Amino acid sequence: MSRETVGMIFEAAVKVFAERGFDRAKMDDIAREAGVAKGTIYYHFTSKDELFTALMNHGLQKMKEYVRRRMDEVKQPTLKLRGLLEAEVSYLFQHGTFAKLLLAEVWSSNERQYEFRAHIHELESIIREVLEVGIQEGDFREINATETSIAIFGAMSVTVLQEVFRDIHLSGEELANTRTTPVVDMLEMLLHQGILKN
Amino acid sequence: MSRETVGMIFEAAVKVFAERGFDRAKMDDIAREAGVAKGTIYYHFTSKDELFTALMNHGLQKMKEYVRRRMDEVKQPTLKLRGLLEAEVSYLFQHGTFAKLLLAEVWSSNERQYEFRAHIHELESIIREVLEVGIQEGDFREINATETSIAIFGAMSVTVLQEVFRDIHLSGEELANTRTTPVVDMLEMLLHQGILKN
Amino acid sequence: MSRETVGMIFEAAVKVFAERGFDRAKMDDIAREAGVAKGTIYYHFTSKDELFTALMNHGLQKMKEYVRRRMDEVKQPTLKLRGLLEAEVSYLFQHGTFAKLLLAEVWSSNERQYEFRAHIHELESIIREVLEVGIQEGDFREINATETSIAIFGAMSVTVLQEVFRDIHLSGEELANTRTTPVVDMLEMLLHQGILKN
Amino acid sequence: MSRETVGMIFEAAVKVFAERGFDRAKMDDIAREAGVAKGTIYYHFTSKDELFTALMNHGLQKMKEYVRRRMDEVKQPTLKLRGLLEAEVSYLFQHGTFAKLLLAEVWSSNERQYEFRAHIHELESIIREVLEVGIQEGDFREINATETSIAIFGAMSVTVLQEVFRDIHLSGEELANTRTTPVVDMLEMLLHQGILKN
DNA sequence: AATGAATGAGGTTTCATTCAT
DNA sequence: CATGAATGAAACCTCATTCAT
Repeated sequence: MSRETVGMIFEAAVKVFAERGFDRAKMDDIAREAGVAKGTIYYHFTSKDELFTALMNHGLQKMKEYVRRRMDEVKQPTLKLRGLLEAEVSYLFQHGTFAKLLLAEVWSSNERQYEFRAHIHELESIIREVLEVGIQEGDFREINATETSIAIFGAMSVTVLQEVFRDIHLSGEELANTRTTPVVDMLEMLLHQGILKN
Repeated sequence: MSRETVGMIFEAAVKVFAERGFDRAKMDDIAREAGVAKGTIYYHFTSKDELFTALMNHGLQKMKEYVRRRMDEVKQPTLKLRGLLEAEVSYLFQHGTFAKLLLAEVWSSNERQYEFRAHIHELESIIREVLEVGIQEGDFREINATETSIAIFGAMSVTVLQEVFRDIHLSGEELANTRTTPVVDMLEMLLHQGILKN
Repeated sequence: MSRETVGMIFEAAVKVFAERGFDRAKMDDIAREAGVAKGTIYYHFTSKDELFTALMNHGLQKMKEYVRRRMDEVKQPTLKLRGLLEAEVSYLFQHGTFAKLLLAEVWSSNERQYEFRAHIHELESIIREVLEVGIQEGDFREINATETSIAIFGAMSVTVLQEVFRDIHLSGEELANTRTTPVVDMLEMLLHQGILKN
Repeated sequence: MSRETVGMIFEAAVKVFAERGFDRAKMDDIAREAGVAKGTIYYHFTSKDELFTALMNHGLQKMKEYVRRRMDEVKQPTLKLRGLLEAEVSYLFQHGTFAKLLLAEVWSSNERQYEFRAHIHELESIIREVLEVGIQEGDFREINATETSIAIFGAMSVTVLQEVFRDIHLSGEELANTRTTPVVDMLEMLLHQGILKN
């Protein structure tokens, strides 16, 4: 039941890593949470580091797929941008534990993070591509797509995290259902019209 | 020379904490970097945790003072907002190591972070206050000041971090001098007019 | 194909044990080297210890047989002694990995070694018997046969080991072919006439 | 009390390593035997490996000094050789635990042993030098000094080890007092005159 | 005020062995 | 006969903290 076991470990690891962060997470806790012996984790993963990396790569991959799928449903740049935001916000709400890891560990400096930031870069690229198409098609102004995409990613992710921490008692499902639309509305309004009155 | 010693420890601690993150930073390294014995750190600080908290509080206090000072120079909301952004961006660029800590450790979940997030909250509040005044005075639209201020903080901080990591070889001074204006311009344009063309 | 499998395991085990020593040798490595699953080893041997013991007993048995066979070809004590030395030296050269194990593990103190040292004792006894006959027949002086046989065994085995380690790149075959005669000549001269000039 | 502590650890380590061999020796046992906390060992030595290496280097250094001192008392080659044998045999008897380590660990293959065999080489060199002088001065026959010195070292060390294991209940002091002379006599006779009768 | 040797709880990793298939 | 996933006891090592000087 390899498939099964690795799955249990993955789930447990996401939970424990998100609760405690990489360094404070204990392999013991992950093993207990997964309902397997500690040695079993090491049978499937070389080290704590490898487990973490595998985990994040998996999560980011899933997130990217989810986002791309949702975005392909529409073509018009402004709608595409909203779809993108909706997808990312809702995904992060649903996987709040993963979201915490994402922002907490990207900036912690060690070798592992190099590969890690590359993934984040891809998420930003998705935003950038939408912006570029929008600029080309005349929907968006002549902004710097690269820098703007980073700013949008920051605005979105920090906002989501803030809510996750505020409503710590809500499930990911509940958060996603009730908070996605307001947050996306806010971001969209900000991005579309800015804050100036006239 | 208590003043002297505490100062050395502070400087060393900022550096080591920023390089390694809280958990991977060793008291031994801080002591070596500061040129004092390990016991000396414990003579001045109760624990690693207290040292870290003192450090961050100090840094955030300084940042808040710096920001408030710069903001008080102007009254008009849009100018005030630009002054605010300029101040924060330039401060974070100049203290890149501190900036890393700021974003890396806010999200790592443990008791210490309660107090910590409260400080971040204050930074967001500064933004929020500007927004609220602007709304009241009719300069800004009727946006949700609280949520928007968080989004702005996210956009600003993640953008800065991205640049700090990209141009890792540049000194804080250099980064602040060359990158502050472009980044603030980008953010201001985004916030003022949004990205839509007409 | 039990015969086949056990053979593969034996060969792999000699190699891995000799390369790493008993404690550093991993059942995993032996299994991989043998091209079988780890469980298979345990189907044929109760434990790592048993595998090792079986291995050494087998090797020592083979060595003793080889030595006795070569010795029985001659009767005269001095010739017998040379035949004995030639046989042991050539056997150890040819099975350098086994030779390493022999000297490395005899002295490592644990229960298993009781049985093990008994085997070594037998090798020394072969030498002792030759000496005793030689003394009785008036060919050798009235030396202490027991102690002298041990000294001879030590001189022989350490010399061989030294050469095995020195010319680590040579095959057992090559070593046996080129180095046996010189080494035996040296030992024989030492034993026959000693080092004093007149 | 650094001097003191390191000394306690050294003594405990020699004992435990010799009783169990490198791999089976537990840092826990060494700590308990030394009467210090496990961490204390790591405060003074980087790793188990380093502790072991430091230990062996120290022991070999002491042995070499002891041997050289004893040898310098006489000038005539045959007397020098006897002095040398007496010194080595008596040293190994007195430090039986060290002797076990010496022969058990030299042959166990890993990086650390490279440096280790170099030390053994020096011990052999002392013998070789005596042989060379003896040959030059016409006391010894034209033997191969290098190979012969190795054989002598093997004969001597294996004989000593054998006795150490046989009379395991005797103290090093007792062994040295009662067995040194017989063993050296045997070796000397073997080396001087060989075993042939006429 | 400052030191640094000593501590020990706690964490990661290893690996011989088992057992259901 | 053979497999290999799973186990868990045990080992090495780390490091925040203490305390006598």
